[in-house]
Amino acid sequence: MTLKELSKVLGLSQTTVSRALNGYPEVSETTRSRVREAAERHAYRPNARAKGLATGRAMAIGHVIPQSIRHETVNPVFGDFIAGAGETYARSGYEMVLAFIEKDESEVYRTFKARGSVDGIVVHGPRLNDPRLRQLADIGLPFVVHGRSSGLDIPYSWLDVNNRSAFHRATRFLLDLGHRRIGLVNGLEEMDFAFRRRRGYEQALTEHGLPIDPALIAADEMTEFHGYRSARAMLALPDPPTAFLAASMICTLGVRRATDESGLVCSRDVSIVTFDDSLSYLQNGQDVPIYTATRSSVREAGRRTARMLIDRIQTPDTPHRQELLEAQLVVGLSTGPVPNRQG
Amino acid sequence: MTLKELSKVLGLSQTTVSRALNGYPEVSETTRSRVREAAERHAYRPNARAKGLATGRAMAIGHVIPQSIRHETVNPVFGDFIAGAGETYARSGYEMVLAFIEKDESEVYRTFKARGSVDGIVVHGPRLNDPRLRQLADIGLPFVVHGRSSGLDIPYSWLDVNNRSAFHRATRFLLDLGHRRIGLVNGLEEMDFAFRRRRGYEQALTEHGLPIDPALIAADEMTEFHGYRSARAMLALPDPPTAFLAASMICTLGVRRATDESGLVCSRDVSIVTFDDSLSYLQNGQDVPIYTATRSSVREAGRRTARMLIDRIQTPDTPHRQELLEAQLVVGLSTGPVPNRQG
DNA sequence: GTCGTCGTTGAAAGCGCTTTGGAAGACTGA
DNA sequence: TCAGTCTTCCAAAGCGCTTTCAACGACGAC
Repeated sequence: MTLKELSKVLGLSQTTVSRALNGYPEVSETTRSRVREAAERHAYRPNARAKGLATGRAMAIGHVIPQSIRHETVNPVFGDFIAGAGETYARSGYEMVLAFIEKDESEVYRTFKARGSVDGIVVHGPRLNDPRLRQLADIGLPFVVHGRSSGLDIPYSWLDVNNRSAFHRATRFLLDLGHRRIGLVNGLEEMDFAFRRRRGYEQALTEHGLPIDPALIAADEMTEFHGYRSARAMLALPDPPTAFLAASMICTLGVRRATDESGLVCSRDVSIVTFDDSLSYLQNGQDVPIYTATRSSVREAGRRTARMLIDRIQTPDTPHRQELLEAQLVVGLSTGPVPNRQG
Repeated sequence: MTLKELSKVLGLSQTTVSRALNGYPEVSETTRSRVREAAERHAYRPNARAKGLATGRAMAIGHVIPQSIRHETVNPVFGDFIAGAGETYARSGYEMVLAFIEKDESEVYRTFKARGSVDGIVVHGPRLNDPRLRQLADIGLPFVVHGRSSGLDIPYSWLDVNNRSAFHRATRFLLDLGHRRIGLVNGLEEMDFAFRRRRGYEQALTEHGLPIDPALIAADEMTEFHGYRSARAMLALPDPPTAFLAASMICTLGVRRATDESGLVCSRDVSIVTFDDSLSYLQNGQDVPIYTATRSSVREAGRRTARMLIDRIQTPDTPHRQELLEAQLVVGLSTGPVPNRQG
């Protein structure tokens, strides 16, 4: 059922039918409802490609997922993020197109733009001084970044968790409990979020007059194994940490495996604080949090990022917007005062 | 840069340029290379919508993700699956469009079909006698199912892991170690894969002449908490299990948390076997598997499912294809002979 | 009665591509 | 020389929609 057929059925012109369905005012209410009713009855759906060709808008938004540097790791938070974004898109009539790529990301952007497949892009996993953002700005494709890019001086829209303050708070929390040797199991520090988290951690230590020990900082892709290996290595140090700060629930599972293996009891012998993205399949306890955590829902971030991008697409000339979400500190069962080693 | 402009630059007609770029034979090699070179130089990319409108093909494939019944759980394996599928799409020039939906899935199918947004669909999470498959067949949209739907008698293409045999093997493995009380921490049994897994488990028990104890079977969404709660409940039974069979790594983490809490040492006091989807961010150990597992890469499944669908779209009249992947049993550190309770 | 205005509808152009149905030129063989 | 092939190219229609421009009737004002 096409517009043409539908208009023939109704004895109207395509123009009028199109106007009636798209809510233009120059159409009488009686014909409009007649048209609406007929469209409903014949299950008419405008062809997306034809509409896109005519309007110049794709009604689609692209998410470009780089195959990560090593291990072809699919970020476990990614599923929740796009689920949130997807909710917003669905409500606004947008489709979500995903591109998994291996090599040249800017090539994909250029192609998206030239082929007109999408109206805008969500940028994932920004790095320090990320070249992609400048490329996107040059290409002229609207975009919003999930995260930020330190060291980049062009204006752009972003939504980020305050990673620095989250890790600052978490570290201070451990310091207040008396911990002085705190292991940081971080993500790859070329990633902006990991860089900021480390800054928060270091800032808290410095404020307490404590030195920064490189042996207590491990950065890698946030897998379970990274958590395990890093924690185990730190626990083998002559002066091992009494607490760990982990960058994700997945990492934390590895840290926990290492501490368990060492026969340490969590919260008594060793404290663990994690960053919790509120993943739907990996909740931090039902009522009482298992782990003390700085928490921020990545799904909600997806919802809001999508909203920002749609707004940008619809009103491109408004100034760039930024949204900084504060993570919430929830105290769980994984932390306790520093153990008395001499005791 | 449009076809029109490019053809003007070259002093050729749109027809010839189009043919040259799309590899039609009626064009001399000299003009073809001239055209190719110019297209490259001007970074010409055909407009996807216009092309789609003219050809009737969208060069896009839809993945419809139902917001799960409860907890709005995003299946953690989903990310790896679509990453695999995405690889295949990228190589074949297809785009991937995702739809997250809350309510009527068949409505989305109909809309996809009517609007022509996609050429085919991958169906996720099939249930027993799933009505969606019949709907899709009626609508006439090519599709391939990741999984199967027991009790459905129409022909369709699918790719599935042999869940029954995987759990049959895993159960038998535990039985061979002397375990007689084996807890099954399953997914929701309205899901076809969970149903089949249970069948494999029960079949192995029955073959050994053992009864099936409903108290040792728990089915729910495959979260960490499900694993924890179910295992804890089973361990509190008068005659607790000496082994667990868990439906995913995520569940297993919960099971492990419960056994740890009970002071049980894994593989000595209690054995755990899991189903391992080879998730990139949650690997089952680096060299030696931590958990004994039946393993099958969901990413590889994504790659192959995508391939099947593309083939189906390109040659719709071929008979339906089915692909049954056998999971591999890997023996890890989480299993051992049944403990001697009296000892 | 005429004119301008308002409210409502339509014809047709155009979005950027593919593809049908020729057509021009080059080349054969008689 | 000419009819009959190929080879190589093109004009134009068409995909299904939006949107510009124009038209038409009704109406009130003069």
